[in-house]
Amino acid sequence: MALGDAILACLTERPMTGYELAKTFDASIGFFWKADHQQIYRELSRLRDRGHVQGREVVQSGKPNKLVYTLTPEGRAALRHWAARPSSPASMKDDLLVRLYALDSVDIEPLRDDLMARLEHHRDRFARYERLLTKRFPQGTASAADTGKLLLLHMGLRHERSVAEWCEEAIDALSAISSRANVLPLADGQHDSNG
Amino acid sequence: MALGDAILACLTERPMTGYELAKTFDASIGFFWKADHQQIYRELSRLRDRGHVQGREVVQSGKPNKLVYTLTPEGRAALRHWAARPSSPASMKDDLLVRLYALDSVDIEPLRDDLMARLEHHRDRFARYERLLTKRFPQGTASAADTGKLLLLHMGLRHERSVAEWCEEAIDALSAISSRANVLPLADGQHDSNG
DNA sequence: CCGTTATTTACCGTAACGCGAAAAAGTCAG
DNA sequence: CTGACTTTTTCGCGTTACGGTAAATAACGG
Repeated sequence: MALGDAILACLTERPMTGYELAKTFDASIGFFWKADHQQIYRELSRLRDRGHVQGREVVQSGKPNKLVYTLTPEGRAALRHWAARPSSPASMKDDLLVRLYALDSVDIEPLRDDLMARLEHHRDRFARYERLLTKRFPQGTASAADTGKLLLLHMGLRHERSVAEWCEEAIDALSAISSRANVLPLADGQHDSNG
Repeated sequence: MALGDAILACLTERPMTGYELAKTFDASIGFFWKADHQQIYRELSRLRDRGHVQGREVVQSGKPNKLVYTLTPEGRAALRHWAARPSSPASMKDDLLVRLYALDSVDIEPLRDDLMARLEHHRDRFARYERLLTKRFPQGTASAADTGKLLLLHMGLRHERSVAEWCEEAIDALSAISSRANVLPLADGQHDSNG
């Protein structure tokens, strides 16, 4: 159960409703941990059953009542305890890499499109992180409490830049294959095989 | 179902038994996709049910008979079809990042230990990839069929180097926090004890 | 006889993911 | 007023994945 702990981590900032948590998992912490609202609500009720969070109903007029979840002392302790265990590096599990692994058995055109979409995605992310950095850490430094968030941003920046650069390299390499394939007489016709 | 496709991707190289696949998932493709032997055998029988792979029993003396799985034309087509679909970038889902997110609510000592273990891990990986590179691609170039594998190695090298550097930075930052905490009279002192 | 390597399979549990849907009460555009 | 969208929570079904424990078979090495 790591999603539960990610939720606890979010709730260390401030009490939140499931709805707000879902939005947080779409933005800050969601940059490295995806979860939709269903997962979050389900996990929240499990956490409540365990006594790690406590829900207070807040009556609202004009909107449905909301359940504001607060970290309990038990939840806080559970988070600390979980965080003290050694972690194991997660594997990437990226479809794209599997496709590259079997490059000679798949079509390169859609793969190149995919890589170009990735490139854009990682560039966007990079720009977003840069904006976040100058906004939240204009001096480039952080208090002790915010050091973790700064480190996460640095990690994100490194990662996005590195992957974006790699995407460019990969696109070039695939383009080279395509042009090679168009030039070399490989197919059944000896020449003049216009595809 | 992406594990299934990863298996199909492995089988494009050559027919293999579940046992060999498990070893492959411990080495080359396993660098970015973990799967133990149980998952693989289960997935293999599912793939066989779908007609994507075909198992031939090879009688052995001295060892249990083995089932050599071969990609069927349907399996090959399924792989191509799957590889032509656009992929979505996978999220990292790393416990360590969650812990950094909640840095002010967890103990830093075990986190630092964790980071140091990571640093070592990523350095090992980097060295391993370098060895693989010079062994499999001494010229630094690859044929069209091997371009994907070369790209994967480059990706791995970039990634490991980048993460290792980041680990160093993170360790330094955490050490700075520790020393700050040891110097400033926060604990038993009366001021600024926001708990 | 025990442990190891090679090889496959079984059962059980649960975490995670995803789809599709719905309720209930407001706001805002057409 | 209708229809669409926001806010907020919940339910139910199914699949994929992951994890542990373990067993059966058969050789070889000590």
